[in-house]
Amino acid sequence: MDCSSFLDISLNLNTNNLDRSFPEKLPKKELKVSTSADLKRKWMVKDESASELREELNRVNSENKKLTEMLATVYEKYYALQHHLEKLQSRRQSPETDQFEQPTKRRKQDSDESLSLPNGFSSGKTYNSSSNEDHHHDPKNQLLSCKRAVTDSFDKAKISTVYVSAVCSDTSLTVKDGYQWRKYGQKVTRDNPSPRAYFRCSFAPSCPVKKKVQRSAEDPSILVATYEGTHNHLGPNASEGDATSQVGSRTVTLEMVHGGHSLALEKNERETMQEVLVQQMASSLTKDSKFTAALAAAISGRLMEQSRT
DNA sequence: CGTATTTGACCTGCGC
DNA sequence: GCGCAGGTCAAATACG
Repeated sequence: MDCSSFLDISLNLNTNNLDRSFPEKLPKKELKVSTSADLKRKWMVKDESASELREELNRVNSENKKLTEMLATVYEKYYALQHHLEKLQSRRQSPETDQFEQPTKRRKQDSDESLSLPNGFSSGKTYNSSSNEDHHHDPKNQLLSCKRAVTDSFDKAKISTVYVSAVCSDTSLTVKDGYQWRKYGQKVTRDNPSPRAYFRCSFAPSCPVKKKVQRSAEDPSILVATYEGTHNHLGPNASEGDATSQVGSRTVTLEMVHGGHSLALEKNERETMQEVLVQQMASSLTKDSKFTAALAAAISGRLMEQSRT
């Protein structure tokens, strides 16, 4: 697998050069025309700015098209990687799967990790625990549960498992996913020597999402993050994380980290990822006063143009 | 000084 | 009822 490849999208929506076409910059005196020569000159100026706007619109359109293509490419690569991983997992699953089965009994609670969700989150089971629990807690089979999480996620989206390769020497149980988390506990579990860290979304209590992060017992270089619930606020915080939205600078960056290199294999975030991206872009555009002003200028310019013809 | 993290104590559910 | 294990709380501590 080509895990070292970075997936990096950068949108540079620079609207600075739109300022010149913003109507406020046009001298108001020109609206008071007394002679036909002045009138002609005025319309020439308007035509000029209209054509500039048209050019700008074309430019933005083509940029938009390029970005869409880039996004499609990124998704294509992402799904290819995911497909590849699943292949590897199914190979790994093969005969020795049974030997990893834990002889000890599993507590029923283990399988119902969603039961204690706060803030009115349903205590109902959000995923099929009976078939899932052994894989979920047996590190030897965590990768299998990862695959299972994909299939289960479509109807039980409350819980997802993310596998992130990390530097072994790095003892911090942090999985950068763009959201801000507040650690509220750490525990050593029975079947894994490395401690499990408990995090709540920093938007809590309004956001009920929690995550547990623990190194895989089988492969300490892999961090296993289990997410519970869904965020009820806009995506990744702009100030931190690998998926960032820097509204002020009109730059939206998404990065999927893979180990010292980068790859976060978010399984059931597939659908929400696109949504988050769109939200980020929309957010960064709508919060950009220059962009909205330029857009308004372009639209009003078009309207004026139409009213003339 | 405010905020985040750490960590031991406590709570809860389950199996025996 | 007791013990175990996972999850959470909250006081203490660290950090910027």
